[in-house]
Formats: sequence, structure tokens, C-alpha cells
Amino acid sequence: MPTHYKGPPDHVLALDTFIKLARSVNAMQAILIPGLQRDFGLTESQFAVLEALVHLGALSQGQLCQKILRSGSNVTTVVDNLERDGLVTRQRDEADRRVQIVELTEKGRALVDSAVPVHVERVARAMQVLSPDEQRELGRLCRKLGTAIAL
Amino acid sequence: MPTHYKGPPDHVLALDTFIKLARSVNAMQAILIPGLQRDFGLTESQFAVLEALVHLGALSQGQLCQKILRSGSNVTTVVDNLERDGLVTRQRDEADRRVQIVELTEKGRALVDSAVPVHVERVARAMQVLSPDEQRELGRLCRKLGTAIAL
DNA sequence: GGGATATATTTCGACATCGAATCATTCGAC
DNA sequence: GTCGAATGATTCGATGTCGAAATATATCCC
Repeated sequence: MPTHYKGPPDHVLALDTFIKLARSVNAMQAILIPGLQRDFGLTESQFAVLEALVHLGALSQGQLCQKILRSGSNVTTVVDNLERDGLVTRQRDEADRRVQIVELTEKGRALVDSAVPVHVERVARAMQVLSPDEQRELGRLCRKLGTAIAL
Repeated sequence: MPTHYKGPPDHVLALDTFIKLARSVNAMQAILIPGLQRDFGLTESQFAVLEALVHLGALSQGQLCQKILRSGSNVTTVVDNLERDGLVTRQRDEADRRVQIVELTEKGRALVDSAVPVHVERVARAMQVLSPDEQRELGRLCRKLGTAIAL
């Protein structure tokens, strides 16, 4: 029994479900995040930024905020570290000089290109404990939950 | 389509499912964590420690590590801040003087007792977008995933 | 066109988080 | 009984994370 909480049955069920949900993500990340760090020297946030840049091309920091769901001040910090490590560059947008455009370097692109397949492989291996149908059902329920909350 | 990744269909499905899973937890926490901070001045980790102490009584820091799934050095930091705020006390275990026993103060107990029902209410409200059967199915899938990974 | 307002980013202070190194204490082997 | 290994906690340095305040630039309204 994950939950010790005493209360209405629907509250107990909701809490119990949420705890299992959070733990499953924790367990996945406990494998994935140290893997990125160990094999590629990347934190989760750094990887998220690089991956967004691969898929979408150069982005402003504001657009990166939207993509990785973090605060503006956080994106500044993460991009600082990526820039220091030579994985991205910053360029002032000439059209709007408030904006910083973040772009992958060759080194950054090469690193993320090598990291993505390994990372996806690990995700797939962990997910294999669920059948494809179970994965689809899990995805459906999570999507329903996630999108309904964002109101 | 959450996933842009090109690869074997089972990898795409796994990645897609994992993204939805992680996003749903993110969305929940985006409501719950600022709520704890705003209404009770507690971070997520502080709340987790206090809750463990309510359910299980006084614990050593090592036992707290197990419960909240964080590193030892992190528990030291979180307990430092709880102690500074007068919510817990530390006592050396007389039987094994390496061990620090962490115990709720009256103030700490009162705070967590007031916070838990509000927190659970928020969890239940967010979870309500899923029927009880859907919640049970989500819990089952997450449990299967989470326990299988922890190998 | 100049001043008020809005937006993008940075800075700052606080907390979380980890791993590695360190310290104190206990335990085990001899 | 003592020395070395193991264990619990702390310290340290790096990174992430937030919100609030500051800064720079752009835009809007008159």
C-alpha cells in the first residue's frame, strides 16, 4: 500500500495513483539521467535544450523556455553552461536586439546525434516491460491527465 | 505527435509513451509544488520529509534517504533547513553515535497536519479527469513499469 | 517623437541535487 | 585489545531551479 492517508475513498485512490505515477517516472529517470551524465557529460536540461535545437533549428531563449518548460532565468543558466562547453552559440537577433538566438555548434550537433540513439534505446528497454497495447493505454491516460490539468 | 524521433516503431512508441508519462507528472507538480510553497512555505522535499516523519515516527537520516529517494548529502541539506525553521529536531542516537535521529517538533506536526489535506485535495481534483477505473488502470501500469525497472 | 508600457534576458538569493572527499564511529578479524 | 574496513553523516563544488528585481530594447499612444 503506497498510501497511509485516511480519507474519502476517491481521495485515497487519487493519491495512490499519483504516487505510483510519480514513482514510475522517478524510476525511469534514475536510469536515464545518470546515463546521460556518465556517457555524454550532459545533464537532463542540457540534453533537452540540445534536442530541441536539433529538431527545431536555432531558437530564442524564450522559445526554449516554452519547449523545455522551465523559467527564463533557468534557461539563461543552462545555455551559459552549454556555451561555455562549446556546444551552442548565442547571437543577438538583429531584428529585435532583446532576443538571444541559440544555435548548435558542430560539436553540439555531433554530441546530441550520438546521445539520442543510446538514450532512446534505454527508454525502449525500460518500457518493454509493458506490451505495445499497454504502452498505448498508458500514453492515452497520461495524455488525458496532462492536458486536462494544463487549464 | 510528441515525438520527432525516427527509428524502429517500438522505439518510437516507447519514447512517445515516456514523454506523455513525464509530462503528466510535470503538469501535476506544476500545480502541487507551487501550492505547497505558497500556502505552507514548504518545498517538495521538505514536505516529503515531514510526511514520512508523520507516518513513521522519528527516523534516522539514512532511513529518510530510503523513503524520499534522495542522496545522503541532500537529506543533510533538507533537514538543515527544516531544523533552522523549527519544524524538526536532530538527536544523536545514543546506541550508535554516528546516527542522527530526526523528529518532528510540535510546530512541524501542526504544519504538516494542516498541509496534507489541502495537498491531497489538490491531487484528487486533478485526478478527477480520470474515472476511478481509469485511475486504477493507470496505477497498475505505472506500478508494473516502476517495479520492473528497479532491478 | 517622447514618455509609458510591454517584452526578452540577466542577475541575485535561496533551495535542491548529486558525487567525491572527509570525518566520526562502529564492527570485524586477528 | 587494536587496526583496518565499513557505515552514517557532513562538507564542498558544480549544476539546476525558482521568483523577484534589474536592465535593455521595442512598441504604443498621444
